Amino acid sequence: MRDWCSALTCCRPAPMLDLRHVSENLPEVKAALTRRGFSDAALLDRLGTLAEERRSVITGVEALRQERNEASQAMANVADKKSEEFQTRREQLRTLGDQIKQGEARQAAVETELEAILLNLPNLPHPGTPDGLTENDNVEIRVWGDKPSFDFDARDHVELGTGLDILDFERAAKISGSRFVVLKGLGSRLNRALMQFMLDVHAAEHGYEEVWPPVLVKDSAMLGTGQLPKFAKDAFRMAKDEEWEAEAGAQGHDLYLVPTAEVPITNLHANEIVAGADLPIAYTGYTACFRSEAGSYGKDTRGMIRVHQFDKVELVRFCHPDEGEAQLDVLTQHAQTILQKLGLHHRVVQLCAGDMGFAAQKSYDLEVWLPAQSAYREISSCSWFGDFQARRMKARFRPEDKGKPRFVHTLNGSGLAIGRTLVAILEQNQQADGSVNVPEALVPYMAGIERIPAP
RNA sequence: GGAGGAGUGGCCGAGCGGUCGAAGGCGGCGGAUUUGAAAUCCGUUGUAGGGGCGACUCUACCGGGGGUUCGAAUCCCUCCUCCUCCGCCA
Repeated sequence: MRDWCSALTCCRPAPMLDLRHVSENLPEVKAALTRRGFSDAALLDRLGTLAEERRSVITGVEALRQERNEASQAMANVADKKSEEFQTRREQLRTLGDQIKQGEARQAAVETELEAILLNLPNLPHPGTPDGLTENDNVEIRVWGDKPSFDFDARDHVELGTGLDILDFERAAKISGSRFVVLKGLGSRLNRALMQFMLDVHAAEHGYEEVWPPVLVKDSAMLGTGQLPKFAKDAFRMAKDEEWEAEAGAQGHDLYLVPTAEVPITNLHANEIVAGADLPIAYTGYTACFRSEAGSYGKDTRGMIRVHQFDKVELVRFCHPDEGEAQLDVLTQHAQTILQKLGLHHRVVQLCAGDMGFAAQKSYDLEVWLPAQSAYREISSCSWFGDFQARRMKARFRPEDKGKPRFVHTLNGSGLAIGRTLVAILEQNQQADGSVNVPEALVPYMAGIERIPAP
């Protein structure tokens, strides 16, 4: 609770799901949330009760305020402010003021509880999102390329990278602990080439505006995209030095290391009203990403598949509500283009309702083939959030035909996760002698180097 | 880190504790003029939450929060943000 309330006071976010929509369509909302495995019916009933109370409290308070306003007006027009009548009236109005304060306090309490509930409800799955609760229910949409075949036993990226002396897990552990990696030599170079390549393709060929955002963000930004309040444990937060703050009389914001560039880039338009004619807006940006991986103990402990710090190029789009679904296809294709240009075998799956992220209403994952694991692994997740994020961060547009501001729709996707792309290149392009071929598209970014040679 | 200054509607910018949702300008929209456009003139133009079938009406919002007061954009406290100068620093 305390984690995000300061954000509430500094950016005044609207609740995520529309209160009116939820409270007036409780059965439908319950059904939709059940589809993604959320089935706390009691919580939703509580929300309904609170919504009703909120309405009656507001009506009451506003009537009292109207009375006060009218009385104050009359007071202003009294010529003799010292008259006994004026003094008496003043006493009466003082009581009225106290009643208003009581009503306001009740309203605040009700709204605080409502907000807490709403902020913790996930987005409703889009009708186009298939049923299912786990990744086993995801739907394969299309497959690109063929599985590479080897006439030797395929090595995994750890063996390959260590052998080539381009990945160093032991020294990373010495410096930073488990789940970190040091890239060396051509490994570092390859990482840098991938970042450059991806940004170039998206900026020059796909029309995205390139941005380089901060990687430390306020809690209000994390709240806007949906990482907070529910998933605070997944992010790294800057330690606040209470002693120092007391001494300096300062009280800074909580700052979080971004788990994805989605957070700073999507929040670029928080609390803004953009011109409808400017939509769609598209940004691409690189950031390092930081994740605590709380709760994933024992999962992917080997190698750089799941690490605390990794690099990623992100795609973010803002669009008109009518275009959201089509924009998701566009964005997904943009991400897929990178894998195609790199010649990496992969597939596209649509996530079922239960496997989607908290804020998403429809998602596609790009899964790249890892021969050593003999499995497809997520390398990009492309999602359409409807107005879920926009509502939380108050990102709106003014329709071209005049009219009231409306919430934009937001989308994002990895374009791509650089670390996992590097893993896929090592594993899919490995040669019998342990060397690795550099994808043709990357050669210009590698100063002409076509192969990472075996030692 | 030290010393100052400032935060008002889409933007700029006025505003004696009551008649201020807030002058004026820009921008936007509608209209007049024009072959059309520019220019000019007239009008109009915030967001959100309640109530009413509805024309409509009420309430809140002048960076956030709190306080004083019958009454706060205006007074007090506090926090945040931005700017200027000095210092330090990649």
